Formats: sequence, C-alpha cells, structure tokens
Amino acid sequence: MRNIQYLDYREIVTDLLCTQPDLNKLDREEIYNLLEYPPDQKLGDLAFPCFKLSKILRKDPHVIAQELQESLPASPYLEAPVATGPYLNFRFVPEQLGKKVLQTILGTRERYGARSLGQGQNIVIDFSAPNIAKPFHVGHLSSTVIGNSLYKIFNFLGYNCVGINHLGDWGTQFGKLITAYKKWGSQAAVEKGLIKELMRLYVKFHEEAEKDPTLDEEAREWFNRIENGDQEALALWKWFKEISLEEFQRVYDLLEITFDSMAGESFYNDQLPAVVSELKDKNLLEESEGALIVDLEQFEMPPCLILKKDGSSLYATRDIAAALYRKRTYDFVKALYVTGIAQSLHFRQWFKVIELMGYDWAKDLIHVPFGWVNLAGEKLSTRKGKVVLLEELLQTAIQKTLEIINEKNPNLEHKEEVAREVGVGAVVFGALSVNRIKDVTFSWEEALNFDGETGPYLQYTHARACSILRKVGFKPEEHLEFEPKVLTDKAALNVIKTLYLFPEKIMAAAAEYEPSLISRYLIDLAQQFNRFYHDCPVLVEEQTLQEARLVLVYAVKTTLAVGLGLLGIKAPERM
RNA sequence: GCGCCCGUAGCUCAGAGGAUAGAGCACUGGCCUCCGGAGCCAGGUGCACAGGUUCGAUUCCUGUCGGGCGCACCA
Repeated sequence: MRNIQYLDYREIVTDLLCTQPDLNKLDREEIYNLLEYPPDQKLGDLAFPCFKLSKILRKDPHVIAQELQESLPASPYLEAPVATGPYLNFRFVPEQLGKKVLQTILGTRERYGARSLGQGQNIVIDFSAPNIAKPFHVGHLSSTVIGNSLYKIFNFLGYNCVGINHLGDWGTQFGKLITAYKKWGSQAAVEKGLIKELMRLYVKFHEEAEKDPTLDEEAREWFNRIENGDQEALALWKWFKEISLEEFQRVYDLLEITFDSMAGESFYNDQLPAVVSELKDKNLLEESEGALIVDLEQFEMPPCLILKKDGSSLYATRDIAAALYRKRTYDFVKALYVTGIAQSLHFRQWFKVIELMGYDWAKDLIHVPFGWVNLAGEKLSTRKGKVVLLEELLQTAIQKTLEIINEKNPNLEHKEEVAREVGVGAVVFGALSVNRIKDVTFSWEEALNFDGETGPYLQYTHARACSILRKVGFKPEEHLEFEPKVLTDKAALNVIKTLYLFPEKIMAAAAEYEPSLISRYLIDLAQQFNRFYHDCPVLVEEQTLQEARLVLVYAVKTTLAVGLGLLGIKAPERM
C-alpha cells in the first residue's frame, strides 16, 4: 500500500513559522511540538505559545506574538493569525479543511487513518492468556480486548501482527487439580460439569489445603509427574485442557477474536533445558537456597527464579524461552505483553535477564499493563469461586439488547446477529473506554447501560448515518466534486475538525498502546455528529447543500466504522 | 520494611507545564405532523494535603495521608 499523506496543520504552521528569523532559535521539531489546540474554539484552531521564545530572545511574549502576527506570510490553508496575549492563534480556512478532509475520506474510505509505517515488520502481541481449568471471567476481558485492539491498530499502521494466546496450560495448578480430582472428583462429574466442575474441584482444593498443608505437597508431586511425562498425569492434563479450550472458544467466537498462535506455556517445555544451559554458559545462574536464580541485586530487583529446588521450571523460565523462540520464529520489531499491572516486576526482571544474556532486542520487549477488575468492592477470586463469567456477561448483554430491539425496532432483520454485535460491543467498549492502567469496579448496572458514552451510542450514531445514506443510495465515488463551501454551520465545521483529528489519534493510540484514546475520540466524534444531525437537516431541497452534507454524513459513518473496527467492535448498518 | 500504580464533580471517567478544568451516569425541566428519541438542549458542585522547581503546576519533583498491588520456588 502506498503511504497516504494526511492533512497536518501542525506541519503547515511549522513551515510558516520556520520562515521567521527569530524562530531559528528553535529547531523544527521543537516548534512542531509546541503547537497546541486552544482551550476555546473562539481563540482559534491551533496556537503557538511564545513563552519558550520569550526566554531565548529575552523579550515579552506578547510582543513576540504581535510581531509574528504582522510578519508571517499568508497561507492558503490558514486565516491571518491573531495574537492573543502571549499566544499566536491560527484558524483553519474552513473551506480548505472541509475539502481536504472529506476528499481524503471519500478516497480512502475504510482505510482512513491507515499508514504503511510498519512496512510489513512483525509485532508479536501476547494477550488474553487465560488459565486452563479456570473459568474465563471478566478479569480476562481487559487483556483480551486490549490486545485485540492493539493488534488491529498496528495492522492498520502497516505492521504484520502475530497474536499469541499464551495459554496458562502448565504449572502447579494442574497438580492441585489432579489432586482434587483424585480425591473428590469423578470422570462422570467432570464430563457433565466441565469447567464448572473443574472450578469446584479447584476451590475445594484451596479450602482443604488450608486445613491440611500436605495437600500442597501432593499437588507439587503431581505437577512434577506431569513434567516428567507420567502417562496418567499427562492424560488428565490433556483432558482438562481440551475441556477448557472448548469453553474459551465460545467466548472468542462471541467476541470474534482469533489468534495466530495458541502456543501456551506447555509449548516451551522442551526448550527449557536449552534456556537453562544458555544462562549457565553466560555465567548468569547462581544457586540460592537450593534454587537456581539470576541475581539482579545491582539492578535493585529481587532475583529472577529460573528453577525450583526440585528442578521444575517457573513462570519466568517459560517466558524467557518463549521470547527466544518468538524472536527466532517471527523476528519481531516489538513484542507486546498485555497483562495485569501486578506482573510488572516479573516483566522487568526477565526483560533484564534477556538483556544480560546479551540480546539487544531486550529493548523491544514491552509490558502493556492494565489495572484490576474488582467486584463491588471485592476482589475477583477463582479460588473462592467469586467471579463473573465473561460468557454470562456477554449473553446477558445480548439478551438485553434483544429486548431493546423488540421494543424499539421490532421489524429489524437479523435481530439475533445485531443483538450480538451490539451487546458484545457494549461490553467491549466498556472495557476499552477508560485508561487501561486504572482499576475498575465491575457492576452489572454499568456494564448493561446503553445510554451516554457507550458502545451502543456509537453504533446507534453509525446506524442513523447509514440510514440517511441508504435513503438516497449514496455512493462515495459519485460525489468527489462536492462543494465544501456550503458547509458553513458551526455544527458541521466542528464535525469536520473532529474528523481531521482521526489519523493523529490512531498514531497516539499506537504510541501509547492505549486503545482508549480511540474510544474517547469516537465518543467526541459521535457527539459532534449528533449535534449536527439535530441542527442540520441533510435531505434538503437544495442539491449542492444536500450533497455536501451527505458527504459529511458518509465521512462520519466511515470514520465511526473504522474506529469501532480498531476497537474490535462491529458497526451494524441497522439496529 | 522496600518498590510500583492510583487519588479530578454524588458516582464512573477525560484532560495535562500554560489562556475561563471537561464528558457521561444519576436528578430536574424542555424537544418527535421533521433524515431512527439507544438521540438533542438547558440546569450544580471539583483537581487528597504540604512544600519545591518555574514567568506559570491540577499536570513535573519531594514528603504526608488514603486506596490497590508486588517483593524466592504460584502465574
């Protein structure tokens, strides 16, 4: 794909400012970054604050702004700049803005905002990663939808993403599960109850283990047997895994999320000895309290545990093996790990180990953390069985959507499909609409609220725009010569300004690994559009005006659909 | 004890070295002979506290307080 050049007023203004001798004191990039959007539209569309220059030139910033106002050359894209106090304010020529932005969208359509920055380079994204034999609950939602969204965002920017579901299919919890199964379970009960039964056994184990610590010993032993290839243990492990995967798949199907690799922790088993010996060869391993560790004291971190005293592997061991494997296999330029913030130290530790092993790509390993999900003040806890199942949440949301459709739009075709898209969209948007680092408290009431800043609000706005376009059979390629001059209403101009910002927002979301920047943006766009929709009738007599407004509607519809797509949310044409 | 994250409106959250700090929910009142009322419009209160850096701090730094998490054989 050819790289698309998007209209960038910061570039235009920077060019203009660079013509001024006084501005030579700052380099181009500095000027570009100083430019800011004024807090109030009345002031202008883009501002250059003169404080930095004031310091360098030892001159009153008011005077600088004033002088710049007088000496700057004209630009076809900008009105004459206005000095307001220590700021030089620029205003976009609305006609030019509208023409450029809307034509770009008419031309690029569902690729509006896309770029070819990645040039096909690989980015590995490790996300979702639920634990086998545990229920898929709302606590897994963040990793799953954030990772999925980053996948789509980086793809859109021209990278080739590799989505890996690093399943928690190895570790001591299987020892616990087998112990519990042997003591309190049965084949029939597991076949009947599936994950629910596995979870019951898991919870039971923890209850009993509090009274009887020898159970932990037994569990460790069972896990050891799995690691050593014991037939019975391995068969049970496989069985539990299959049961879990089937259940997880139902959730992924609802979310329409796919992975390029399902290589979980167990996948790296045969690579662990090589990792250990490489660490040994590089003199990084030390024995401590019977275990093998990499000492990280000089980096002010606790040691990274590589092997337990019984010789079995640990989380870090497998992550290191996985990173080496992924670098070999995918030669990534970045590897993202989308996990809870509680694991920050763990990642800092083993990233450092990779660095100490002499791999310069350690810098390309990036932890993308997110906050906790609480349940009405209490922590989610699989061990205590206190969870909200994600599938249940999604199904409830779908049900509720169906009820709303039956009430408001009973003749809608494909109701079930639309209900799924909207119900799931509500849940996904909820998880992606806040800064990922914040802890969130799950509440049914909020998760099922479809008013205000929600996924359904965006989808509804999109559907209404589609509805207008459908009425006239709008085809974008037939309207390239529309007349932008007639889009003079304040509401229309605000929509255009917001549309203009979209490519910039995608870049920011990628740079910060923060899909919520797109969520917030889409809410803003929808709000602007809904004002326009309210204030300005589109299907008016006057053909020139109608055409221009239709183009605007099309541009919004397209941008909403693209943005929702980047969040992993469907944009139905009717709902 | 050491370390990390978070404290913005009644609630959920945006914002971020600068020009009067914004939305949604909830509450109240308007708006459908008109492109879809899951919508639009109007109505109030707020940067945990104390220092510091700066021409300027809600934003950066330090400390205090409050909440969450992590720190050796779980992941």
